Amino acid sequence: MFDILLSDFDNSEHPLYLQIYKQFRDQILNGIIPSNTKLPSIRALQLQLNISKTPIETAYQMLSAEGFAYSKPRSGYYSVNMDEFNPFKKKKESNLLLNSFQYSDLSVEKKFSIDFNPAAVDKDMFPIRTWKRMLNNVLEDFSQSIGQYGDMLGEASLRKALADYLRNSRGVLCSPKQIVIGTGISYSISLLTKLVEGTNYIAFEEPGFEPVREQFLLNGYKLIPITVNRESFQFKLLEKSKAQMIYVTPSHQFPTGRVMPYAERKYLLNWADKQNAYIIEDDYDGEFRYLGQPIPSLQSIDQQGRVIYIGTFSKAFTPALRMNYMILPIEFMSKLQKMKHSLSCPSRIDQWAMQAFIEQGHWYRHIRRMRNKYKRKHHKLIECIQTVFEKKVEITGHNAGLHIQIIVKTKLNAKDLLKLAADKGVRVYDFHQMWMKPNESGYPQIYLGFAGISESEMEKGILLLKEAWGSILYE
Amino acid sequence: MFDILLSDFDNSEHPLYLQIYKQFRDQILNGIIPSNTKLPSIRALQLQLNISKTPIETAYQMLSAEGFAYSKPRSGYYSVNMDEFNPFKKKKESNLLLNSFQYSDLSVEKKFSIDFNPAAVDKDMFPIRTWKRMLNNVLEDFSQSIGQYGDMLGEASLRKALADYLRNSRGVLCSPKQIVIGTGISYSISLLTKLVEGTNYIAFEEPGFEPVREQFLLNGYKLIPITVNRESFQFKLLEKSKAQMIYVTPSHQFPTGRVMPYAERKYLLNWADKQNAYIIEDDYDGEFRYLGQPIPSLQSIDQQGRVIYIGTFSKAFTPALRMNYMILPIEFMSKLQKMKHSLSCPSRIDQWAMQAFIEQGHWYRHIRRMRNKYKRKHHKLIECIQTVFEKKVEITGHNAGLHIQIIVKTKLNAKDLLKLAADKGVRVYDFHQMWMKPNESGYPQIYLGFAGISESEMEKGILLLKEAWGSILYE
DNA sequence: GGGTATTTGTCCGTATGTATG
DNA sequence: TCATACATACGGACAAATACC
Repeated sequence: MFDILLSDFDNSEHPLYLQIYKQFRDQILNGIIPSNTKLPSIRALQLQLNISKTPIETAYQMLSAEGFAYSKPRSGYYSVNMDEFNPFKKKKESNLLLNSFQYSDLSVEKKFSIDFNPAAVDKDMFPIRTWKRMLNNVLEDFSQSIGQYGDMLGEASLRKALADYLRNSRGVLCSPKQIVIGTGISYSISLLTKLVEGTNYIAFEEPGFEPVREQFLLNGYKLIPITVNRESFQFKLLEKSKAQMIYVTPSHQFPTGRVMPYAERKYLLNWADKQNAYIIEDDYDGEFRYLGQPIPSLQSIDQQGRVIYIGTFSKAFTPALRMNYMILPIEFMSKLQKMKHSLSCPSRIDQWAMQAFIEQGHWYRHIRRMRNKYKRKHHKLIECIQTVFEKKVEITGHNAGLHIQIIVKTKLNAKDLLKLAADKGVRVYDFHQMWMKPNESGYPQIYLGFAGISESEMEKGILLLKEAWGSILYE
Repeated sequence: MFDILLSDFDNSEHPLYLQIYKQFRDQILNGIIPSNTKLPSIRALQLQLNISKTPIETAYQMLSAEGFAYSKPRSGYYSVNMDEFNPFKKKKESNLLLNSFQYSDLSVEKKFSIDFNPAAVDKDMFPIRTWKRMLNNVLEDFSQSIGQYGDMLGEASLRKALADYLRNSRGVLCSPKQIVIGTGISYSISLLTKLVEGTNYIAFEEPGFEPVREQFLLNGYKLIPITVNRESFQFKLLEKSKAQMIYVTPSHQFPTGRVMPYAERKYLLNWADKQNAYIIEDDYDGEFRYLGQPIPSLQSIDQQGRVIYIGTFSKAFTPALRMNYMILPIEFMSKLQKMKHSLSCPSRIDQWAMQAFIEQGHWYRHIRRMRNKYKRKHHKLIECIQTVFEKKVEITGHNAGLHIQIIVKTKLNAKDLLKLAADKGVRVYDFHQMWMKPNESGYPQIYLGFAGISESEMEKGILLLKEAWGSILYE
């Protein structure tokens, strides 16, 4: 009955046990061997095939482990029931897809010779040497802990180092307990929506940071747009609304660049206090102010624990690391502890390295270097634009941050301007996606990030922009 | 009126502009300077203080940027209204909290001298030297990209390397496009719930992996428990249910260790096909089978694109890296592309390093080394238990994976057993949290992970367990 | 129906060519 | 280069299940 095994046998290079395994598996799958049929005993097969028992034994064990057969000890191996199956066809599309795979990033980035990307940072400033040293050291020093999952809220030692840094340098008072290390703003927001109960309305800056807005939508929130422009923040809209939470970027509103005045900060805190609402303070580029000290953050003024503060390493260090942190009011801690197992946070190795980086004072020094560098770039960019465009564009929102907003005096719209710039190989941004309801009135607003490009590129870029737009500008 | 400025001035080391800024700010905040009052002109102050214009100008700009004052061009600077405020008090609790902060992980772990933690992996096997080399190399080679956010679905090059590896070694056919790199199973599940529309019922193994269950609950899903025991998987429950999705761990069911037979796999796929349902295949320790080849994964048998495959680097490499991946059916890709900006994924640096690690063949070799090491440990543990306990405990679910289940023949319950073991300094696990409805009938089931401890610790641990439990065991 | 011989799965020590470090 | 480890294959020992008398 099982003579079939003697066919295409032995002349291949495949190990015996695999050949045996496969032949039985296929025959069971194809119904050639009916269900619950006793397979030849190991020794019977041994004689028939004239080999040792071991390959047969191994094959049978595999069949059994994988559910094609079962063993009755001291009785025999039996096939299992799998009549209707007809498996092991290969999928069609896969190979096609493999070939058509696009290396999406590269192909897009290549098209522009100069990219005023507001999300990029200065690659030459990244402290490769120091960071390498940190990584190498922690891999040695923490090798005992590398086999285990760490605290899902973030390594205790990093949270401690961060709390110290925030207290000393940013005036933010918090316990390491309140800090949650995360993998990015989206992660933090997503986590937040799980922590806050019964809040379904979120007030959101208009325009505002779209990825965060999307995250709230994805988590079932309804948005209440609060208009932000150069002069004001529409509190009226907030008061009238059902919002129990608001997302703001006070230190440098994204994208307009507006700095929220102290009075408005106090107002917001009062509102949150009265309504028992929460304020999410996204201090994404709070490290970068070019005029004196940073403004006191909402978190540091807050007395009532209504502020959730979010900071990041993406701007001051590198976005490649994807590490950020969130400071939560104490009342969240117990709930957070309960759900800590369903969190995910960055590599422990990176966290240890960052801890060492901060503790050894590198972080503090790095920030100072970055601030100076960006201050120069910032100044240079504004100077460039003013020299080249004179009064034909207006620069706004430039007290801080890593990008500026310009208002271009033309009758064209932002999209047209982008296209003209792209034709010259320059990428600038209109951030239309930051608006819930795009507002086309007035002159178009264009955004330029200056962190990611060099001063010479910047100069070239602005000159190219002048070429691109020169003829369509008003005086 | 503003002579106050002349007080405590000049004898400090603080920069002039900050001293000026602070004095005005405080006076405005405290109401000493009423609202809408004209501040001294820049030149007037210059004369009064006998310094240059610059510090005063800077201070005024800061005050203006931060909303303490506003400028009327060609008229002067004016204070703003902020009567009622009394800020800059420090919060009370913070310092207390700082001191009481517990280094939670360490304090817990210290209590046990031997920990059969199923989540740990062998720390000595981590290829420190090679990984260092990878990190150092990519920090040099990719330094041009370090200033930018990468693809939020994961670096294209890593996804390519992974697809190649999966095809060659695991029989999993997929395009790099379908792969999403993530920061852990919770992240992947959370992402998944956002991708799948209209699915509110999820069938879940009972017992099953609790963190994932929690993640579904957090995302608003209702659970349908599907009982799993040594013999069977209760498909009847599945058929009757409204489930449109099911989460399974076929290669080594968590926690029972059961390997899902081929027939059941086909059944599941048929069910999913008929119901248009999705199967989430969590192949968390699929690399570790100790008998021949791995069983074909659901993903590789599936013809209809109903399987979502999730794999991880946490078991075979290190949980400290927190990197995993998910293979999605093609139909999800367009939706995924749309929400890619609200994702978060692991450090690009780690992704590049992992790509190099795979491409240079280290990954393949590493897996083999790990498999062998764990095979030996696995064998050793089972041998130990059998020698020490003879027939008093029964070992089940041990064809694969990094932990085993034992059934202890006693009238005590699992909790008691854990406590007795803990008294001897040994940590074992009852995984009660893996059950939705704890089932106390029958002998208690205890789980031992063997990946994280050495063979000698293992031996000691089992002997200590014998001491702890010896007197309460049945024959 | 009970004893005995045989069959059978299981476990183990060993040999050999090859790959790894 | 060489020692080692590993995958694969071999055959013996054992004890439980089965068949036979």
